Amino acid sequence: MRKSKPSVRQPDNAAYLHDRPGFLIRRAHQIATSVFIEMCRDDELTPSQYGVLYMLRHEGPSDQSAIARLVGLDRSTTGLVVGGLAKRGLLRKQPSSTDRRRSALSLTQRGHALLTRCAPLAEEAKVALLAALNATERKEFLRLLKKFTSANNHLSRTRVVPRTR
Amino acid sequence: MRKSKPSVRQPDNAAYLHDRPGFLIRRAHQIATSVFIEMCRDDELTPSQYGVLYMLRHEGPSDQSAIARLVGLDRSTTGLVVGGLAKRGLLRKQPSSTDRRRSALSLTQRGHALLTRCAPLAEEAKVALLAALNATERKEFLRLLKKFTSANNHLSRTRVVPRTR
DNA sequence: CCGCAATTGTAAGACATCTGATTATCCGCG
DNA sequence: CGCGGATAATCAGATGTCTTACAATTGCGG
Repeated sequence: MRKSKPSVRQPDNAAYLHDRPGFLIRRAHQIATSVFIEMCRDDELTPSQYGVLYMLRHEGPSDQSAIARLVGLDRSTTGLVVGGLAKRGLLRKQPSSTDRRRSALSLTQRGHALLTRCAPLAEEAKVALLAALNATERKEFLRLLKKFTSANNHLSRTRVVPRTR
Repeated sequence: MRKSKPSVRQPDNAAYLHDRPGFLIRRAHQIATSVFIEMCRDDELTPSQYGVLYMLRHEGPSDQSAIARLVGLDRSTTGLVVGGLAKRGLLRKQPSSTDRRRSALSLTQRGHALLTRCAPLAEEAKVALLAALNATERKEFLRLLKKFTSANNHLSRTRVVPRTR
């Protein structure tokens, strides 16, 4: 009899690539990003920028590292995003008085207003994305995504840290 | 009685952002990318590069646009990825003889070998990613991701087109 | 109190991604 | 046959993202 040990047999077809989790997640990411950017087109706000502003409002004045950990970005990326937002006058970036390594970030009036204006749009984006799934699937999809990201948090170079309390 | 119409009430807390599909998908993407790159560290292969090589093997010699549609990348990105792979000698890029607008892409020996070498690693990456979910969840997760990406394919600027047959 | 490790921010370099503009071709219709 | 619309590739420019390296600072243990 043939030594049929298929072990790690992978079929060589397009569908196979299209079924891989990595591929599907990349596609999902392209889609989610497109929808968000389209929704906030008038304010030219990207998901990362929204995340930073959102966390800044939630946390109150913070430094970049703290925000980075909450949003799940590394320090460099956060620096770029924050820089852009500061240049647009959506947040203030001042050297901290207590620790000169840190920058003290805080929302400006405009930043706060923009965030308020975009919250419903972000909500619409969410609804649009999930429209393809029924109520049960939506719930399960989010649950599994959450489980996936939580359980694999440590596999990402930049982890999300819920706030060093 | 109060006119309690919460309409689009959003709570202002970190957990809320962390529960948004867009955020979770971005995190999932960061994770999946990290794991893949880590797995293929020795060959310095990224997910996109793997996708291009994989589809090229599956489709046989093609032009960039065809590969782009299969992998779900726009033409510019594909051009960059293909350029890098060509520079590394993993694929050949020649002007097409029948249509001089096109580039004729084909795998080289080295490209083929590398693909074969990395297939099991990609498999390991997949297993590592899904290890956090049990068998039922894994299946459901992939099903929902697939449904999500298929149904929302048109919302992405660059769609995946299964092959113009 | 002092030096070294840890922390913060930034710069430089790289890839992934998209958009929009440009160039070269091809192809079908008149 | 020839022109105009479609298609292929590339370029320029932007953001997101990560890594590594570096400068300034802080803070702790001896």
